[in-house]
Amino acid sequence: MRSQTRTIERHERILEAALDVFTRSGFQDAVVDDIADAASTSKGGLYFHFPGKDALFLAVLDRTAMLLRSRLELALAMEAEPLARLETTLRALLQTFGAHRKAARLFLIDTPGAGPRFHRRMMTLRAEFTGLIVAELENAVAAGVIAPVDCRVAAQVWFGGIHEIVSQWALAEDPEDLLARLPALRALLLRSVGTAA
Amino acid sequence: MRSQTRTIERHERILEAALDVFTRSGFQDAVVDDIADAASTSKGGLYFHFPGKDALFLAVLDRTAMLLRSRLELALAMEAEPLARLETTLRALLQTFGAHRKAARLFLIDTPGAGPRFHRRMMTLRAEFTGLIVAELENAVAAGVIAPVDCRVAAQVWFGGIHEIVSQWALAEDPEDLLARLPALRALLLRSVGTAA
Amino acid sequence: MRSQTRTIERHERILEAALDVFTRSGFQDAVVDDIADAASTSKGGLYFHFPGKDALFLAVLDRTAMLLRSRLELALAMEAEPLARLETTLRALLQTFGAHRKAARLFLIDTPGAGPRFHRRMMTLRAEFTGLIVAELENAVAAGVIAPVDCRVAAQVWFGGIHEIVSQWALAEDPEDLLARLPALRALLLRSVGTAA
Amino acid sequence: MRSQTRTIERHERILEAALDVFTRSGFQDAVVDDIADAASTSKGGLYFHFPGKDALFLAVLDRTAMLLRSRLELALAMEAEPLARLETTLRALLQTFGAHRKAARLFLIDTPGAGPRFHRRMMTLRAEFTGLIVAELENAVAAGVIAPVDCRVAAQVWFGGIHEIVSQWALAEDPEDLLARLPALRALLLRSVGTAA
DNA sequence: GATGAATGAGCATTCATTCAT
DNA sequence: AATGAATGAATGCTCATTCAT
Repeated sequence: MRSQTRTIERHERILEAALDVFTRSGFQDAVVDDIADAASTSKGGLYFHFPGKDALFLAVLDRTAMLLRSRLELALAMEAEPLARLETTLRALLQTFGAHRKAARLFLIDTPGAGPRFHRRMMTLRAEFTGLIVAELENAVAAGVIAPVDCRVAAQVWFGGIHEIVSQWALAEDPEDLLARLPALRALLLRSVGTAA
Repeated sequence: MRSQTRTIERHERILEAALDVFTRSGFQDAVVDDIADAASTSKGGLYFHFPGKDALFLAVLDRTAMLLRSRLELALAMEAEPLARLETTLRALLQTFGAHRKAARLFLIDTPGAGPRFHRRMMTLRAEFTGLIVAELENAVAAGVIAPVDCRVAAQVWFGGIHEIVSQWALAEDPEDLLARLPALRALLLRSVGTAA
Repeated sequence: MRSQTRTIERHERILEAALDVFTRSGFQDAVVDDIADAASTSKGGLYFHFPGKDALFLAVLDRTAMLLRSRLELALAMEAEPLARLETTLRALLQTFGAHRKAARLFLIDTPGAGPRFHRRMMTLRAEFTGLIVAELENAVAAGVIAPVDCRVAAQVWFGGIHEIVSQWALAEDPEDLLARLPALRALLLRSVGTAA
Repeated sequence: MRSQTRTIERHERILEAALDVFTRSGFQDAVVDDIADAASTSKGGLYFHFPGKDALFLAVLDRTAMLLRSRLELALAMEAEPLARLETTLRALLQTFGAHRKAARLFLIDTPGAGPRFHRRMMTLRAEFTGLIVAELENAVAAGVIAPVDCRVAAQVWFGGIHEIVSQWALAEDPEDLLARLPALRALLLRSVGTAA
């Protein structure tokens, strides 16, 4: 009941604090004590909720992936047109990352650097999102609205392009609006699969 | 001198060992002792050649960038045709990374994860290579062989696409030949800037 | 009352669980959580019944001593003959330890290792049991059935001999019956005080 | 050369300090920092010489066993007579422990309490010393100077008796001379194997 | 009486860096 | 130039104990 709620709140607060500290310092330089402080709890309290620093990082990572996933699903729910779905996927990714700079840093920058023992999970998550793009591309190919490209490679290029643009923005000292890059990026990517924007 | 030679050899051996250990364990988990061992020297010897772990990492990074740079220059030296130069740039990058998997890991995966204090240098290096692509793209636009695209964004997409493909390959357990991806990638990227391959 | 009963049961269950965990892990490595789990209660519940880990250990120790004491009293109740009482003491100790391996471990092995702050209590308990043996020996000396030995030292040798034999058995991976050692031990100890077995 | 010597000295100083701290606080309550301080070195220095607290404890234990062993060998070197060897064994043990109270505490009291993961080594060491006694007893039996007893059990009784007497002395607040117990103990133990002292 | 979330002092261990030899 | 012993600050994690519910 009440305690349920409080436990979940605490859980959530720790994840929030961890996202903050991890993206500020990187995984290795992030200190568990700092995360606990940022979550207004004690180190012991943190370890009650998460078995260790690694697990905490993975939990934050999964939570970030979940956020991204749900945003994408929400945005795509209203689109049926293959080309529109492709454009929506692109816009939704930029919008979501643009609204969650820390999530972007965690997902795109900190996770590779967290060390080899996180690579597998990172690969899995990337494969998941690349897979979404692959599906949309195949969809569009089947509908004949784009050229019959190698969807796997195309999706990697799309993801890579987004990755690079978002990364630069996430690391910039004084970042402008990420969505400002959308038109040029959309033109490039759509043209890359044989459609004039 | 003889000692000159020996010093340079030692210097080189340490860099080689560092590349090895850094890419195997990531920057943070790499232990200076291990690097010294791998270089068949002592910790003290290592510290004679490099002021510290950070500087050593940057030295390896610069050495890797130098390798990449020289390979690109070599490959481009023989090309005059704007479109050919673009294709060559692409092929040379895949070839070089394909022949130096550890360099690829270091450059694309380990450096972001090395921590925020390396981000600036990483940004600089990436800007350099993106800049090369920008130059080639502007060259091609000026020659009228590709569409008048936003070369900055286009270069980021090119770099991002390459980054993603090489990263996946560099992290794969059982990687096939990286150059196998070249045709599809070239088709995508050239089409993205308005040229049919 | 019903609750009375339940409380006592819980109390008992905790002591039983504590004996188990203490003898499995040693005092220091035994974790209060594990004891609570083994007793099918919560940590808070355990702390309702016992003020702390130290007190719990002492309670288990006292309970074990009590067991030993009562078994000895029971066995000796039927014996009047000094020599028979000595033999009975010996047999009763081996029988009791043999039937309660965990008690043996706790009493003879874990308690010394529980740390200096338990030494006093340990000494007291050992003195008590050595005292029982002293009494029987003096009894026998007075009756003239054994030689006029230094009963204090003799009791220590008796206790030490039993201690060693029981310890080895308690720590053995695959222990045989402890009583198998009785004849040889009895012969030795009786002869040590001047009586042919 | 010089550094060899200094390294060995440091090594030795750490072992000495560890013996001190372990016997003062018990294994678990002994703090590595304290040992380092007591050895006038740093924690890091300690860890350069020993891989961990466990290993350090075992090293101290082995060193103590070595001391005991060499004292016994020395004392027995001059004795040929089976009975004299038995008596010498007994006296040497009491003398050595009497002169090294900390060694006695470590060997007889702290080691059992150091936790189950040390039990095996402890058993091995005890078996070694019991084995020495067994050999002497068998020797004496063969020579016909003591009764044909079960030498294994007899040795355990001897070791146990010594153990008990030394333990009491090692734990006493104000211990008298351990050798004062020798005559009574010798009488008891010799009589236990069928010889009048 | 019981629960289990929370606390926080305590601790073993790591490791980049220094420096006497 | 090179060695490796020594340093000590830093940090992840444990766990006995408390207490609001």
